[in-house]
Amino acid sequence: MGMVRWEPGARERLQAAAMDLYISRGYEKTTAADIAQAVGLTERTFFRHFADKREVLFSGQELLEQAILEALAAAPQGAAPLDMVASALSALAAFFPVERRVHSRRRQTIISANPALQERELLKMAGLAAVVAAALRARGVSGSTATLAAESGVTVFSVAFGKWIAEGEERSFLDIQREVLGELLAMTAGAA
Amino acid sequence: MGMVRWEPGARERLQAAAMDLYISRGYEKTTAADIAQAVGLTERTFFRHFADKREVLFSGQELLEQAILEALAAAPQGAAPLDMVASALSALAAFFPVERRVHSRRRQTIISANPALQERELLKMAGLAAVVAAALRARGVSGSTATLAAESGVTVFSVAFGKWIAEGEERSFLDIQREVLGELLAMTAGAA
DNA sequence: GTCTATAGTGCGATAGAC
DNA sequence: GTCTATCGCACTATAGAC
Repeated sequence: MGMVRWEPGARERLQAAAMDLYISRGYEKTTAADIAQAVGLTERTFFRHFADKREVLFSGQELLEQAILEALAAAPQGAAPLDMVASALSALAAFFPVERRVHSRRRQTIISANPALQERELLKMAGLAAVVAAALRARGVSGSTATLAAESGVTVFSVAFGKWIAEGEERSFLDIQREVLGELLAMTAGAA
Repeated sequence: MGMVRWEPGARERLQAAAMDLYISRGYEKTTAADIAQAVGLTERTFFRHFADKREVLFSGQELLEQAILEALAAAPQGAAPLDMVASALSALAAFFPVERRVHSRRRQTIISANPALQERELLKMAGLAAVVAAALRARGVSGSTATLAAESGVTVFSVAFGKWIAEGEERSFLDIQREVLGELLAMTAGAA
């Protein structure tokens, strides 16, 4: 139990401190130096861990992409594009267990209040859609159909996420997502 | 014909100069001062016209929103959500006549090369989707179905836009958009 | 770790149009 | 006199370069 030069988990502590400050003071009124100072580090160190002030709220993307790719790889050969997307969506649900709902809600509150953060979130979602579309194309789905299926998947995910974090909502992410996918199918089936 | 204190159309001249510089030097290597100087203005004046360096590439959004709202208002009462969306999409096609294809292509080349610009574009698209969704809700479409229909509309628009500016493409924006909407319907109809 | 360029803001001054 | 477009200057924070 000697003096350690630096506590481990700097990245995680920075993320936690950022969320707290973004909530208490607001995102724009919080400087990178504020966040670093809150955990005993320097501004320079903050930017070593995160490319910019927004990125501190958006990590873990790689894990989602990996889960998506595994789910798509496991889908039966010759499955319909939207069925493959549905498999990927089910795989994502594992990342949103009940225990995470409070954290997700806090995080979304911050993002909803700041256009700059919304931009970053949209870019991340677009990145997920691109990954899905590329995987579908690799499985033989035609170019634009792959994009349409992938974007539809992201839309279903986003709408389901919004419902999942709604106040008073009790159902699991998976159940909600299934319902939303059903709504999408009903909606498209109802057009002339 | 005396010396005027300032030439009219500052905004438009700044937009044109920005596109030229973003292409010749790259977006990141172009400063706001560069753009302003190119049209005989100061950096401070640039920021009076545009909230930030990205925004100079994204104006005219209001016109699109207005056209969308008019199209949705004109749609027959009780129409299916996706049919109303299709009306809105048709109205948008008027903004993309053949003459504009070269300009659109140049602009998209710049955006595609810069994540910061992609973020802004995604935010603008999300704004369009929100407008559509709100209008659908006002016409009695249920909350999540309205969002799903609106987002699907934006996806169709984006995919169609990408095809329209593709090298060698000759068809009208409207024709391409109709085709993409058909692909979307076929894709969703093919799921289990 | 320090140094620096750039983005973006706030405020006061100027000068013509109405 | 008021309104609008512009300039000029000082300032902070971000982010990248050294």
